[in-house]
Amino acid sequence: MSREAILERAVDLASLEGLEGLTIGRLAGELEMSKSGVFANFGSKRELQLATVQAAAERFVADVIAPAQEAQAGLPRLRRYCEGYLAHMERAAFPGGCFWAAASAEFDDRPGPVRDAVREGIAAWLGELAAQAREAGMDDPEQAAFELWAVGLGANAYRRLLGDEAAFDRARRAIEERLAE
Amino acid sequence: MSREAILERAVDLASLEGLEGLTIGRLAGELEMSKSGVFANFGSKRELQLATVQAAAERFVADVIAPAQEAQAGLPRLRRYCEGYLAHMERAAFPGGCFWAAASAEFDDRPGPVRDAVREGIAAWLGELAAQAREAGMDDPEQAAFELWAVGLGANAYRRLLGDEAAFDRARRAIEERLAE
DNA sequence: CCTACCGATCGGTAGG
DNA sequence: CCTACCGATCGGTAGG
Repeated sequence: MSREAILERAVDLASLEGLEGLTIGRLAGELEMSKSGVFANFGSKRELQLATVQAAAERFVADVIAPAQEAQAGLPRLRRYCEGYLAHMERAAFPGGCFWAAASAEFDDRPGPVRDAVREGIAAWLGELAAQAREAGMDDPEQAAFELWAVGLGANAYRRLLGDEAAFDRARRAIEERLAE
Repeated sequence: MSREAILERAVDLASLEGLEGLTIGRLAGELEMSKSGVFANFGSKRELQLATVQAAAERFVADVIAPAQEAQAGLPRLRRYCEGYLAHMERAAFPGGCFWAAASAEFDDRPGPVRDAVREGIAAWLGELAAQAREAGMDDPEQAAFELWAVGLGANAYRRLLGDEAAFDRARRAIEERLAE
């Protein structure tokens, strides 16, 4: 079993159970491996968590960021980012809902390398949104990035907790109005 | 040690460690009680979790909802709700950040009574926001409630994960623009 | 409210 | 990659 294949399952499991609930024993059970077989690939639970965050970032880049590079920098790419971001969550790219929403809520008060890795992933995404907002000539790109990101976070929580698929329509409407300004 | 005093600590601990990370042993340690002494007050971990959600709801009502009843129904009360909501998170009414943001991310994919209780608390808050938006004459009160709530959720995450206190200024600016429409 | 205990599971190690 | 094990902690119980 390759490290890559293990991490595929680790990301899915972490989106469901959290990065702390991602236990080596449970992951081993799902992969039909021994605990120590999984353990040996990482050396510690912390390294498993860090590798899982990295794998989730790669999935997000492949799914959302890379395809949007076809669009022109500025407003067109910003729209593609928002569409990709919502579509990514809507089709449940992670079975437990957005990995990043779950990971940031879980680790925002646990200082250490895992928290730092989660923060860097989210900061990179906010930075991408702000860069395109700046390119589009918006007067406060960081403000726009914050608002667009918050709407996505809200849609994920609204759908997952309330079971209301209208969450994404609401998010699209909010984003449309924000970008039409 | 009264049940109420135990629940005070339970809410704080849950905001830091999550409702699953709120273990009976750890809570007992902080209260300098025996595990079974804490346990006997609730009968099961699930009952402790449910009582903790209830206590968090009471804290939110006392802190945010009740004071806003002084304001006139409609836009004035809606503004007070938003101000109270942000101030509640900004001064860290829960030491681990907004209890509800953490609890919804943790339980959104764990069916059962705890999830139901979290959902009901959040649905009640969204309903309050929508009711005032309707009273204020807004044309899609649920949409407004969704957007205002999402901005608060975003501000909590932005501040806690990125350590940026500007999160709340950004949230206030976004809410101001939304309500000025 | 307490001590003392149960089986299960945790992260991690020894040795192969 | 495996079996077998470690001490710690989990939710929960017995008995007082």
